[in-house]
Amino acid sequence: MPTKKISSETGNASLDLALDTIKIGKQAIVFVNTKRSAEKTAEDIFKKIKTNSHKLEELSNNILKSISSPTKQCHRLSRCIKQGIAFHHAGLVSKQRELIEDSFRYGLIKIICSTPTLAAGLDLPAFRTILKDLKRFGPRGMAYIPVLEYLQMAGRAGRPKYDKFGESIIVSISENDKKKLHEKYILGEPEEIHSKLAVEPALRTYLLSLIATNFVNTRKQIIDFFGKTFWAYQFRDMEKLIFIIDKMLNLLAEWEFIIQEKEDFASADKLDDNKIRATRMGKRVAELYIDPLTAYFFISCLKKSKSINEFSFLQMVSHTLEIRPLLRAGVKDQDWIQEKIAEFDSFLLEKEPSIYEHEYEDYINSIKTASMFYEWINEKDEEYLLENYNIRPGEIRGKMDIAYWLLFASSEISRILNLQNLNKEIIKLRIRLKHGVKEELLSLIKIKGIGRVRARKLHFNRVKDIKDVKNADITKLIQILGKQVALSVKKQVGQEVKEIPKGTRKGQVSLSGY
DNA sequence: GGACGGTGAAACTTCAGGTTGCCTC
DNA sequence: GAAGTTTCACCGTCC
Repeated sequence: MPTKKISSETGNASLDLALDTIKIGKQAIVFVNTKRSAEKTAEDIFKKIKTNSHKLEELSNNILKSISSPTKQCHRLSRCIKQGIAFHHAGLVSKQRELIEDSFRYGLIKIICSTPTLAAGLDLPAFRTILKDLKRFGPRGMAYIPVLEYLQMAGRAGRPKYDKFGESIIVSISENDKKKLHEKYILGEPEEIHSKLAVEPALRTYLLSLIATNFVNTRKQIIDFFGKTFWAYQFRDMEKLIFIIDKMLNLLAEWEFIIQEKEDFASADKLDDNKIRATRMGKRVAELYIDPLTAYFFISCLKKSKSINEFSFLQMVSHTLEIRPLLRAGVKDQDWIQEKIAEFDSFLLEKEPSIYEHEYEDYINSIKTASMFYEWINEKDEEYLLENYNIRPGEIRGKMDIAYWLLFASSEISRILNLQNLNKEIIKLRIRLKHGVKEELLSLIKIKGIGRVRARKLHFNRVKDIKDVKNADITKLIQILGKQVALSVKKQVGQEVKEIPKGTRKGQVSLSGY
């Protein structure tokens, strides 16, 4: 096999490879196994480079501007970007990711240190991919990643338009390691693909939606349908498959999402032809596309609710399969989480399980996750959440999106259950969650161009609702919001300002003292 | 003698990501 | 499993 030597400048193979890539005028993606490692590797590389680029400077500023209150992470990224190096993982907000991906395509950014976020889906080729870690922490400790994933990452190397070939390099730590990696990944076969239907949450979700859309209406049709899927093809054992389908049907019936019209049990054939249809609730659950188990959980929580507050619903949506992975409660978290449980005891829709129960850990994690949401709707910023919950801006957005959707689902369920008062509260909470604001800012947030930061500024300056905005002097509004936004706000409340009074001071009123 | 600071070893902690889904001005 | 972080014992210095 031909070999190629690369000068060792740092004593660290990944760094040397990255620096060499820049030297030969190409680009590389370095794949690592943790977010922290992505950030550190990028920093290690940028410290070895000195470039001066106006464009990079500008990009670096835009990275910071992607978020209303930049976190430590954002500053770190913006420092790396100044030298044409970036890190990339799910903790970045989508705007930042976009900026990085685009400028890598233009060739402005030379190296991206990434977790597997960049491995699949995106068309982001580089001349070189440097695979630093092929082991990752999983349920059973550190384990080699699947060959399929390796192929995904390796496949990023080689840009059809620019290069005739690409290089994908695995970094090994010893001769022994090298042998092992070569055998497993270079010579090895990729794993078999498994049907996603094989897991119960997916199966019951699809089963319900097939029934709800009248695609299938009898047990026989259901079995016929699933018999033709990839799942059945792979599973082979049709009898066991029918057993699982029956189990799911019984569950859906028990939860009152479907009704099996039992006419005549005289023969098995007839049983097979009995009509199965979705109930009103079942139909809506199928439309909402949530796991029926989650829907059933929501129903039982909402039905038994007595006293409620925001935390009630936040904890409820934080304890679903959809929102996983939950924030993990560490040793240090245990005390304050217990205090939270005590504080919100009467509001919790789900009581604390015994410490010996299997579900205890999940429950504690759901409280931690709910607390994070709770802080968000009480206007704590991203930096605070990063420090106290170890959750990064991009992950906050991701979790928030799911919770927002789950809250919508629960408000719909409460509507069908005729629990109007709950429905009202959930809708309010949903808006608060979306914008991360206290209740008092709800009316201001309706104005286009006003988010949590500007709404708080307005409120601090005694502009507390639409009426106040109407009454407010344009000069004052400009001081608070800046000219463009102030004019747009006035326009939205039906007051077009043609002429701005002279002597309006430039700059904005700050929030100092708040 | 006691407060304080520095040091290094030991113990502890943490660890990827993605798909759909709903509504709406 | 490995890297980063916290804790803690230990020692020397200074007042």
